[in-house]
Amino acid sequence: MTDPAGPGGQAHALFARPVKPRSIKVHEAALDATRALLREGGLPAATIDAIAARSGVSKATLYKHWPSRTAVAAEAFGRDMADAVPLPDTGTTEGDLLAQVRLVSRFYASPEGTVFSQLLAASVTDEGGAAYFRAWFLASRRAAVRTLWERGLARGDVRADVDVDTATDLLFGPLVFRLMTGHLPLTDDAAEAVARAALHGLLEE
Amino acid sequence: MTDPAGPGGQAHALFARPVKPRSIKVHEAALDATRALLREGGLPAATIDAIAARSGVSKATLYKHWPSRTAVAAEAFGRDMADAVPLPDTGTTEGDLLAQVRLVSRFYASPEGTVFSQLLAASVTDEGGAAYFRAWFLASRRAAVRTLWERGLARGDVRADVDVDTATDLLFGPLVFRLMTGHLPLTDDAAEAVARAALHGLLEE
Amino acid sequence: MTDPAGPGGQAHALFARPVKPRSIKVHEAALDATRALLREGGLPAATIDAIAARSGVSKATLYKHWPSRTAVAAEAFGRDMADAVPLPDTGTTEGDLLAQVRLVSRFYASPEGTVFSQLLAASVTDEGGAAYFRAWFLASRRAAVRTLWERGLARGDVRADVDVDTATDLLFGPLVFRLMTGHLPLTDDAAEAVARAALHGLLEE
Amino acid sequence: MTDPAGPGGQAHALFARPVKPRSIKVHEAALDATRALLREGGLPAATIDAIAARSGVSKATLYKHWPSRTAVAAEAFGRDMADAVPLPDTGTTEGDLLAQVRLVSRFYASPEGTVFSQLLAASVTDEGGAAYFRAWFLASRRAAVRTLWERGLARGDVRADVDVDTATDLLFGPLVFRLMTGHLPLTDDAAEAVARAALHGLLEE
DNA sequence: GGATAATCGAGACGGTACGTCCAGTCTTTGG
DNA sequence: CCAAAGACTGGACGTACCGTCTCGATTATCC
Repeated sequence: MTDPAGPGGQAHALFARPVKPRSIKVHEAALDATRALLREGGLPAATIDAIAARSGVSKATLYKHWPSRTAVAAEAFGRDMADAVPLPDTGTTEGDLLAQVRLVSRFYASPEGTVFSQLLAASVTDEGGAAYFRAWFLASRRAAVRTLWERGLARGDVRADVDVDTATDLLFGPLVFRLMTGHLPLTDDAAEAVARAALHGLLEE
Repeated sequence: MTDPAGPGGQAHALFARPVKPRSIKVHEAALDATRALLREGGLPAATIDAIAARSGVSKATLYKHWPSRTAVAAEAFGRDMADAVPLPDTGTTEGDLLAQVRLVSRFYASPEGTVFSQLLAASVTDEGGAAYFRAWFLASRRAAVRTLWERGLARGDVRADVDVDTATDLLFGPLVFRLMTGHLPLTDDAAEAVARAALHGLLEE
Repeated sequence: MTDPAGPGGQAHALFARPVKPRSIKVHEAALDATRALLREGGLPAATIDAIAARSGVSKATLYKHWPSRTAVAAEAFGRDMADAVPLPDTGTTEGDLLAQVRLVSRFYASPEGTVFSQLLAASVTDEGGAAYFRAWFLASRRAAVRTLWERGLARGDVRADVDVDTATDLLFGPLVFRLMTGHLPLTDDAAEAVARAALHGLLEE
Repeated sequence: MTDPAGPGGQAHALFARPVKPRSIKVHEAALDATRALLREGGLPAATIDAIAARSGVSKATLYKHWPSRTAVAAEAFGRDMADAVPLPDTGTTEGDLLAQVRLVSRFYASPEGTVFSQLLAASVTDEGGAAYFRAWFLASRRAAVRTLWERGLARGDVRADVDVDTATDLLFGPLVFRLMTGHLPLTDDAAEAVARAALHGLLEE
């Protein structure tokens, strides 16, 4: 109930038994409805009642499959976005990372980015939902960056003494910061400025 | 009513007339109560009803002074934190920035950091509150970094082609990212790793 | 403050001093605004705030002139209706009383009748307002009937052993009953049936 | 939701399905609490919040069962009064009607009569509540008079050309009028005077 | 003719109740 | 036996209006 397995695994309730076809149908129906609601009105529209009404899955059943409404939304959103941002391959490490930052920035600036920020916000006060969000969305994103990073490491282009997590946070944290606070817009130029600064450092050498 | 003035100014209602003492008393009482509630139970505890009950200020009046509960909390929090993080002065630009990142990281990791993340989360779905949060909290924080940054510029230590906003986001965005998602802890070591990476860049020179 | 003088006298506050012209202006302005509000939205529209806003008379002043909003409305309504129903003179006592009942029935069925019922309803939980309603509206209506009744007495047409109050209540109480409960419509036919029954009695002679 | 069924039927929500015991329990609990509140402080005491607090039924549920607080109170009051006024049987039609008027007058003069007037007043500005009041209280009272009236008709004691509704309004309208306006007291003598006048007519024969 | 004191407009304020919304739990019934 | 249906509690929301209050500005009579 509290251990989301993520894309590579299985959602918690599914292990209880050797796969009940009805459970799967129900699970998918709920996610489909949630996806639609997220598209139409963002996270605020994806209330438990709305999901139940639209999917035909009862509220009680929803709570058997997920710990909270945020969790449902996180899983639905994560699936939707699974392959939304393809890995860039520009030939150079710097180009790849720059391209990735630009893509993610555009994603954040899109309607889906709004949902992303709403889910991130909801995760703050809903640890159960946060776990699902990490498992179904963030993990795959970080994995993508890890691939790029390791490609750069193999080429000797990036500092070997920098952790991949640190690198990821440095490249995308600033975008998230802007997205959440709204103090500055998420333009391509801004994304590029941030990426360049991250890649080359803030200090004069 | 919708234009939070921030620390340097006055909250909206106070301009209407040549200062109504009652308004000021009420305003302060509400903020005091809110501060206490935030300390005790974080943002979730600072409901409008609770603020009204504890402060003796009626709900209707609260809504005349602020557009939403997030806004009250943001102003209360901003005042509380006004001078919580003193500017470091280590003698070197790198030392100052490193120290500042470490201080902010510790702040985020503290109970106040939790409130910060809750306010940031609430800002996502409450534009009125977000304005207050920016005006009463974020602005002063960014101003502090700006001071350090300009000090570094004067010394010729930092890249002149990097915007101060970009620099700020790069240094603190990663911390915010970790705070919000909880995917990684906010330790001193992590803060230092992020800061060093930001200062020296991710790429091999 | 609690003793409405009625049409023949003066409202309470006016006695305090040898007539302040401003008081009179204020009084009239409030009543004018209230009349307009009653016409537009009935008693529910005549809130103290609305009266104050429309008349330019402050709320505090309103409460110096009247004990409650119902009282203001009652006085405004009473003045408006002062000469709305002229005394019939058909030549016969029965004709006069029948005509009067018909006129009053039509009045109750009109928009003003709605306001009447609202005032009557408000009087139930507002004794201060009730006094004004009786003084400024009901009294003059009862006086009119008294005139007819005494005319009938002089002619020897009506039972001398029946009190004028009893007669008044008998003729108009049924109409008020219908107006308040809405269980039956207030048509001319119904009014006539009631009046005839009242005049000739329910029992076979 | 808007069609009160009255004593002979069932409140709206109960038809949805073949009897939900929970609904019934909740319904009764709300009515019990309301009855108690009415007894203690009349209609003003029977606020939705108070009913919810005392009965343990949540406000949301109350609004699912009744359209307004007046409706709850009307149903509670109607049940309470269901058999409060037994039908008189004096042997003569005139005696029965006189007795009934006297009983009703005493009822109006009692604390319950105050509640009655408050409900009637509330019905004026609350059509939803009015329907409940008519269905749960007024209807049964009118039915009682109808019985007496028909008894009189069978005996040939009462005018056959007078409608039972007209007769009812004529006998009780005056009492209601006095109750609502308070211009005259509701004594036994007054009741008798009114009843005699109604039975024998106002005009000299 | 200026001082004195009531009177007023403006509107902030506490208080009470409203009616609504949603989360999450629990009960009943049908397949 | 599981799931749909949906009733239910609990708690917060934001609004409306009441009647009281404080504040200055404005008279208008009296000295």
